[in-house]
Amino acid sequence: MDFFEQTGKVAIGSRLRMLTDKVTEDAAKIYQLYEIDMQPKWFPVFYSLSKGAEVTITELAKNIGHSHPSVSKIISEMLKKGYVVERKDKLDGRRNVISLSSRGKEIYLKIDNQLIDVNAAIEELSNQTQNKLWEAISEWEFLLAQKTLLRRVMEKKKERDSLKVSVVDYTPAYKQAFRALNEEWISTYFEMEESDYKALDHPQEYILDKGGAILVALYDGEPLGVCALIKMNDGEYDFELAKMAVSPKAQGKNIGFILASAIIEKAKSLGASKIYLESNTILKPAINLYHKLGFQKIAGKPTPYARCNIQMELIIG
Amino acid sequence: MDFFEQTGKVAIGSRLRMLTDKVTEDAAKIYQLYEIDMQPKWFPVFYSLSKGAEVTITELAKNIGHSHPSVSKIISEMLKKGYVVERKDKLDGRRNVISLSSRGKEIYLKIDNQLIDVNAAIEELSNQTQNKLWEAISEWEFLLAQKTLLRRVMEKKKERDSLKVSVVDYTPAYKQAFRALNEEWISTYFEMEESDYKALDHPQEYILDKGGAILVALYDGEPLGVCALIKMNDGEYDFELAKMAVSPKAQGKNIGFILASAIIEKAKSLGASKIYLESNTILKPAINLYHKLGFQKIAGKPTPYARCNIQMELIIG
DNA sequence: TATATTTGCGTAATCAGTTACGTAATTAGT
DNA sequence: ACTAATTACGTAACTGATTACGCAAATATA
Repeated sequence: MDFFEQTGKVAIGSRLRMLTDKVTEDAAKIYQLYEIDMQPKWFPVFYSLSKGAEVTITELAKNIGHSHPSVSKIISEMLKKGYVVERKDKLDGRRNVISLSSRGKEIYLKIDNQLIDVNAAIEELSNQTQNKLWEAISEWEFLLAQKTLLRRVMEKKKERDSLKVSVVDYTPAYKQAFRALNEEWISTYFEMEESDYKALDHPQEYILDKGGAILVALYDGEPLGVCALIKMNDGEYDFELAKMAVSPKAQGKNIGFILASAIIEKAKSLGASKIYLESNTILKPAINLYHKLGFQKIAGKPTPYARCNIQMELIIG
Repeated sequence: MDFFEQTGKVAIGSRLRMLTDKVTEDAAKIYQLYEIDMQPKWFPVFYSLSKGAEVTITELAKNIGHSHPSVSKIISEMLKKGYVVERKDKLDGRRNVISLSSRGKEIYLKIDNQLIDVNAAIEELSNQTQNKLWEAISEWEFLLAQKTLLRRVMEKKKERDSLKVSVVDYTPAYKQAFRALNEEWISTYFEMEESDYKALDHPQEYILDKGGAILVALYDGEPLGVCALIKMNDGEYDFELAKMAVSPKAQGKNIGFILASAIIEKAKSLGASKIYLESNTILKPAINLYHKLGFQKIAGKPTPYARCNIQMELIIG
């Protein structure tokens, strides 16, 4: 298909379907050629039963990788043809135990010759190709089982998005964003508190002038994330990581990670050796992020925030 | 899938379908990830229209390799979303001319990033495989276009069947078969004539004793084909190839070809340099066979058979 | 110029799978 | 021992494709 050479590999799904259709269409004709009254879709079930064992619907489904309703339907069609017999399990009344009837076994013997020829034909076809389809499918199945295509695409997206994210130092131009981004998540999950207003309305006075820092993450020039380092004077910690906020619009763009990494670097450059933070366990993604960055949970410490139920620290190595 | 390693490549259709399903399932989720309100099946149509040209339903269908009703349905869905506009062709009232709406173009721009990521993901996946799926599909498409799977299997069947066919010299044990096989086809297409009875009832006297020969094709020991060489005394031809009959039961087993080839060999071994035959053009498979073996049509010659309307000869080189 | 054939395309039915859902039987948890 | 959860599996509805069919418009043919 010329078309697919144009679209590129994004259309691999469509292309696979077309090939699948072409192959299964011929499969039906091949059964006709051998005068075997059978449908291609029955084959996996037939094959599974050919070993002679009695199997339940669900076992069959698992075996051949179909859903159970699919097998259920196939079995009822095969029953009509008299190729299988069913039997209720006496020990477990839910189970429908299936096996090949003598008629079914007969048919399966007839199929034998066909299998030989089909195999030979495919083998010959395969020998004319550089790239082995069968093995390629096998490899794809394996790789997709390890990591789905969706997951792989998500990673690529994150990678590309990261490139568009830049982190810059706070300037008064971002005062509005600093407040809005924080207020957004705080008022979603909690209530704004006294200490919030102080810091958010006067970042210069309450954070920067006291020796702290604020970083802003820009995506396509738009400020979508903010984070502050607040100077602490308790003798143990140098800074508190606080007022971290990322817009929900920026979900999945890795901004949180980039921003937090940058703020840790900033702390390091300011000579910090220990950073403190407060959060709440209902903010799971945030906690995960802190954990990923090396923060460890610590025991309680007095805090002005009602919403805080977890405290963490990072020792800068 | 372990299952497919057991069944062998006959199940390649099933296996292809499973992979296809897995891939397209993720495709839908990928559109969601990029917050694009679009279905994977629309992609080929979208892509075709993205060049900006106005295209009819049928053109689209040919382009992307779908049936036209499929495209028709896709377009009506895309119309509902406002991604395309349709317009009746003024010069040809049957044609429904489709193009992307501005909304559709917008969406297509949004897709761009996604395409980049998906391509990158597939490329990366592909790099981890020994056998390239994309290229393998391409090769299969090419080879199947040249000769379908059905055709390939038919050839293999013929090959295998040929091995079961043996050709032996006539003995009185085959007298019954010689008559029955010939009567079967003659009375199906024509009427039995005087000369038929003579030869069929007395092969020893009318054929063998006069220096002719009869061969019998056995399939699994059963006589399913017969053919005779009748000595001619007209100075030009050595033998007439006649009384060739193959049971309809033996269709597709290549018996005709094997038998005729054997009888030509026999003629050669009897020192013949020119063979003659009479037939009728309604027996197309027979005429084709003779042609394949090198027989050429010749001009009329007197014949005792009413059913004869074509005469052929083979010059043995 | 009238009639037959071909073409474009929409609708309906079908197909091989799926998910959603309901029911009955079994097993687990307290 | 009784309720809750799980399991087996059948039915129904949906999905993305197909073929079959029919109508109307255009084109070819006599």
